[in-house]
Formats: sequence, structure tokens, C-alpha cells
Amino acid sequence: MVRRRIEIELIEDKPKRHTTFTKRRKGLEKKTRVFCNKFDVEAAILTVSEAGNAFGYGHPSVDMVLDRYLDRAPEENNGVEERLDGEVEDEVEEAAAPLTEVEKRIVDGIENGKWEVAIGDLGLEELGELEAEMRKIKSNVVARAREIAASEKNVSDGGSSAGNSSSGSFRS
Amino acid sequence: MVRRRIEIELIEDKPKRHTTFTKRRKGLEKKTRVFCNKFDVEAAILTVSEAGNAFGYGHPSVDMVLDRYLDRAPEENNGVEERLDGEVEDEVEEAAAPLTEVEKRIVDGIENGKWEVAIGDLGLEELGELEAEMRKIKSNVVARAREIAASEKNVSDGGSSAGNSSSGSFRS
DNA sequence: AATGCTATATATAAGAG
DNA sequence: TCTCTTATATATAGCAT
Repeated sequence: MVRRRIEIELIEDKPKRHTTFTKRRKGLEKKTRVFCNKFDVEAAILTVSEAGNAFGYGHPSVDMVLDRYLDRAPEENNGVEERLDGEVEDEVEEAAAPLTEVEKRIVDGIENGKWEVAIGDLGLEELGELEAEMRKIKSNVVARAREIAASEKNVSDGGSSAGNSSSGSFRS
Repeated sequence: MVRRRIEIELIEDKPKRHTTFTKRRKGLEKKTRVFCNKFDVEAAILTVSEAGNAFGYGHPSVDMVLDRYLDRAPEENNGVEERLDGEVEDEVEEAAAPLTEVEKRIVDGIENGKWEVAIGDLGLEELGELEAEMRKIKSNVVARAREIAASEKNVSDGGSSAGNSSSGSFRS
């Protein structure tokens, strides 16, 4: 009977924690389902347990919502909720955007099944090959990016001179 | 005061619907936050409104959870919740699997910032180039996949055709 | 581990400001 | 559009099965 107020704290006992975790996860998923039904919107709830198991509910499907989200989300949310409607359109600086257009199109292409073939059962060598290829492409793209960025800076760079060096900290 | 039982139906009035939508979305996000705090697990709630606006809350961040999920999720969820722990390992036909290991690794790489540089401001030509490259790689991988699949079929094909309809309707 | 029960905690629909 | 209130709907902690 909810004997005491539920602390917003970590439950100590392992087994109890797991039980409660499951209960609450289901509740969250149910709430998401009702939410979707009520408003006919796309939503997804993803959870990763301590053991690393991934659970998810989504309408019309987790992947669908994922696609939509990745397509619309220009910024990342670091634990804080955030609206993502308009465009961010900042100046063309050197810092990396969380999800650029190119990245989004790639993700979109992948997510939308343009690969058309199940390749999940490939050997690992193929996978490594693929990654190497992508890394190569990335290098090309990066080189081109710097080139373009450099020339753009020459004509449109406002006054705030210095500070940020153009090759410093990107994402991880 | 919740005059009547809340129908699990679509609300008619547009303005009211939006208000209620916002309220419930916040509630869902709060519940997710408490959920994360209580169990110290990773979770994310993503919603896309009718207008196409994307909202999201996640701990430690939406992207983090996304990465984890994509890394752990072998199958897609079509509106029905589903546990995602084991492997799916289906036959390698010509139809697309929702998200394969390779795809996931690609997505993961992209999401985790291994591209390290902002390339969103590139010209469109670069983008087309990149896509062409990826398509090429895909062809290679596909060819290899069929090769492997063919040889594997020779020795281990059981025969139960139907079961899960993994060759009918795919995504988009 | 999963399900049912029930007292209590939380969420929230409708108003009001 | 947001916040507050308040009556009511839902979720759920602890327990039993």
C-alpha cells in the first residue's frame, strides 16, 4: 500500500529493485501507449536496464519514431528536456553539430531500409571493411569541409576574432 | 476535475487537444525522469507532435540512450512492446531487415561523434558523393552477404517457411 | 518471476486567474 | 499560453499467491 512516500532514490535491495523496475517500466510503456492513442502522435519510450537489456515501446514503431526524431532533432538533450521545433542555424563555426544534415541523411537512408538487404549475418571482416571505407569517406568529407570553411571565413567572418581555434574540441 | 472517465480516444477540439497533449507529455517526461533516478538506468522518451515537432527527455541524454538502444536492439517494435536481449538471426533473403548489426554500428559511429567534425555545412555535391560511396559499399556488402548466405543455406536450411513474416511488408 | 489486492501516491481534466 | 486548484482517474509499493 505504498507504506511510505516513495523516495526519489535508488532502491537498495537488488531483487526488489528489479521487480519495481519492471512494474514501472510497464507503467511507463502503458502511459506512452495511451498517450499515443489519445493524441494520435508518434512517441517512443526506450529503457536500458542495468543488465544492459533494451526495452522499448513505440507507436507506430520504435524505429519510426526514431527516424522522425533523428530527422527533427538538431541538438542533443543532456538530461534536460528540450523543445526541438525550429532550426538552430548558427554561424558556421568549427565546432561539431551533434547531428548534421549529412549525418541525418545517412541515418535516414540506413533507417529507411535503402540498404534493402539483410546483412546482419555477415562475417566480422566485412564489417571492418565497411568501417574502413566509411572512415576513408569521412576523411575526404572532412578535408572538403575544412576547405570550404576556410574560404568562407575569408569573406564572411565577423569581428569576434580569436578565441576559439578552429581545430580544437569536437565531440569525443 | 476529470468530469468523466478519460476515453482512450482522440480529443476533438484542437486547442484543448494541444493543451492536454502538453500536459501529458510533461507528465510522461517527469515520470521518465523519476524512473531514471530511482533505478539509475538509461531511458528516453521521444514524442513527435502533430505539427512534427520533436520533444525528448533522456538520461543521461537522449543520444546516449539512443546509442545504447540501437546497439542492443536487433528487431523493430511495431507498436507492440518487446524485449530485446537475444539475437534474431533470420535467414538472409533479399528483403531488408529493420536494423542490422552493421547498420547499427554505422549509426552508432555516426551518433557517437566518430566523424568528429561538423560537416553539415557542406555543399550538396559532397552529400551526393557520400551517398554514392555508401551505395557502392552497400553493393559490395550485399554481394558478400549473398555469397555467404548461399553457402550457409546449403548445409543448414531447415525449411519452415512462414513463421514471422520477414519478407513481406517492410519499412517504407 | 508473474499476478492480484488495496491503500496510498501521482497524474491530470476542467476551471479560474 | 502558463499556473494554480481540486476532484477524480491512474499508477504503484508492499504484501499475498
